[in-house]
Amino acid sequence: MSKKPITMDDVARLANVSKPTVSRALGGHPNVKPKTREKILAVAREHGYAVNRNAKKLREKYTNTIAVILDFSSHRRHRITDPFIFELLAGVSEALSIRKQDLLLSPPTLSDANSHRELVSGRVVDGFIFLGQGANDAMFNELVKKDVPIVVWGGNTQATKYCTVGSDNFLGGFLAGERFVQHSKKNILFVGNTEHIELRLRREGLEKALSTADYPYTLSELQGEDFSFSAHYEAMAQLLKNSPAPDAIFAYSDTAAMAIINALNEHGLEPIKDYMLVGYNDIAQASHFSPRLTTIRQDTFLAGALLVEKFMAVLNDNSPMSSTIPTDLIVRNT
Amino acid sequence: MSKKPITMDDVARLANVSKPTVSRALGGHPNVKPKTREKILAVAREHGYAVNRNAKKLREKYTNTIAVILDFSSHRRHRITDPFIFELLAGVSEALSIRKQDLLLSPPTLSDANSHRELVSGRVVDGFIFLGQGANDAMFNELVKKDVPIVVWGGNTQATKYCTVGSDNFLGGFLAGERFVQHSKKNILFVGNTEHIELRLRREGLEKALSTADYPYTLSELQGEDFSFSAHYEAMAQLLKNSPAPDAIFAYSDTAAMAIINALNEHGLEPIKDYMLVGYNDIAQASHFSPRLTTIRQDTFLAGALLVEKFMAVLNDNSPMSSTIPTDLIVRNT
DNA sequence: TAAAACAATGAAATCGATTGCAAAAATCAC
DNA sequence: GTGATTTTTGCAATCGATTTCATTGTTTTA
Repeated sequence: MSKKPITMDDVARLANVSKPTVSRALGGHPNVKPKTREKILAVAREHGYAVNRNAKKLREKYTNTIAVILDFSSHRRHRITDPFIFELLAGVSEALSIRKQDLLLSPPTLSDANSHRELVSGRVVDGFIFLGQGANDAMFNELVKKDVPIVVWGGNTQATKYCTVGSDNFLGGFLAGERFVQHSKKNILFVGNTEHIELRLRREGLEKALSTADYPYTLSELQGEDFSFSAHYEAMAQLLKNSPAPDAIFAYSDTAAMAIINALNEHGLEPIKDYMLVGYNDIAQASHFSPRLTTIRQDTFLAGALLVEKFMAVLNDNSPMSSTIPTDLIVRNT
Repeated sequence: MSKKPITMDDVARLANVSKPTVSRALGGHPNVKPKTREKILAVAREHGYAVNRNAKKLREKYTNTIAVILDFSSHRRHRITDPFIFELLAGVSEALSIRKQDLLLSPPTLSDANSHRELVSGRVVDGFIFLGQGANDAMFNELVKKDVPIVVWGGNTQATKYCTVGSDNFLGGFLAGERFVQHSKKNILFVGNTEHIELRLRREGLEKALSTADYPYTLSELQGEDFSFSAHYEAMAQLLKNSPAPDAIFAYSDTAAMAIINALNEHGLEPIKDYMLVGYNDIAQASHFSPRLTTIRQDTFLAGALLVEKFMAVLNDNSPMSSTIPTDLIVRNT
């Protein structure tokens, strides 16, 4: 650490060639005599030479680094509770490493478009992958207007100006609703904040399916104060005190579903027998909770791959279409 | 994105000063006339100027970027299942952002010391924070020998040559054992791989506490094939088939604990009545599982802060002592 | 008011790579 | 063996900042 690392000039001297030749040899340029290349590689390896990436990035157009932003803002002052976002992160990380791109995990920069743009004009990163759309629609549109390359995990509508990758939210909602109708559920509860595009779409899908029912039903809505377990637990407990218990629940995440089940549980209600519940995401914990959660699955590795693929397309100025990943209902014990 | 961003030279010209003056004004150097500084800042802001960080890093000694390595290697080909590691990541992320350090989330580089060192000599990062010690003790020692700044989340012994931050594993084990003895548990099961330093220490603590019992007891050990839910579920189910059920269990993580409880559950055993269980980490889910888990708490935000603090000390060549964070038993319904 | 002291600014070198262009070396054709 | 091609190689410019040192401008002091 203390002593200065060896430079390309040093390698050139040691291999009796010039700096540009070393650069070409290491960069895999075709016009280098095989024998020369070998000698250079040998010297480089022997002395543990590594290209100074800052010098390289200064000269080149791309930084090959992509900032990934978790939607911490929804979790401020709370412990991060939803493992789904991290499964997604793992998927993106994997996909980026395959493409030899570095992943800068960005702090929650207070949804400020300018500070994001500075990372790009400061050549820190080539652009952003946002894992979570939250209520930042306006900021995303602003970033696009400023020519900042972004891709967002979330839902999209006609009004969406940026590229998104997400589950087929409408279908997800529809599948849940279909299940409820099949079992003649009448008192349906939608858990989630429909200001989020994704959740609005899910609710629309849910409504579409419910509308096929040939019997009367009610549909109500519940939101937690924030995204924490306890907020949902309490909101549900409160609801059970004041209103008749729903016989079908569609929760926007498995994590929320768990909190809600706890509340139902303490209220003496049993899954299937008293209520039916569909969660969302199929996180690893979903099939190991008791009861095992019925939920909508999203393949996070595929999601990661797709997010990265779209991002690269954005970077190369082909405006890629937004797209969705397969979205399936996984029936378990709720 | 397409058009070239404005440079410091441009700002200098626009503000009618020279480049060095701009550099000093932006860098907060004292020897700049307030009026000049203001004008420069105004021009910079107006044109959305951002310092090219690669040029800056090329010139300066530090990159102000730290690589954080998740112990993906234990999860290869499996979905990431333990939220604890991510709570830890959130803690580190928070601490780094406070110090204005960038976080490079590194891909699982196959426990190869050289590839890690290249990131440092290539001036990509200043060093590493490893979240998870796994069986990489040898590699960590090698990195230290190569003067690569590292800090590791994990346990340490006399033989440990690198700086660690972790829970007080011996104490954690001791607290669990103490509880078991208080309730006169006789057939104790330790779940975890004692090749990991942390888990070895926990087991030692457990043994120490058990040795105070004034009655005979047995202590056995169980490991899953890997870190997944199902591996632990199956290992436990298998054990229950072949041996008498333990009346006390100490699991190395809450996640493993949940899988094990599921197996016990399906075997008709009930917590407290039939067995006592202590998990580890107190992840957000622990208090919302049913039954609510008794576990050993670790404060991940504090952990993050400490990891970063130690890292900075390592970077500045003061060899900081390894240290532990407060470690408490949280009693719930197991 | 001139000399000394200090504050503010600028010229030029530097960090360590990549790349366009020109020169040198190697290969080919006859 | 000579001239025409084609490969390889090297020179020098460039990317965009920071920093040392010298210089100019401004105060202070006697």
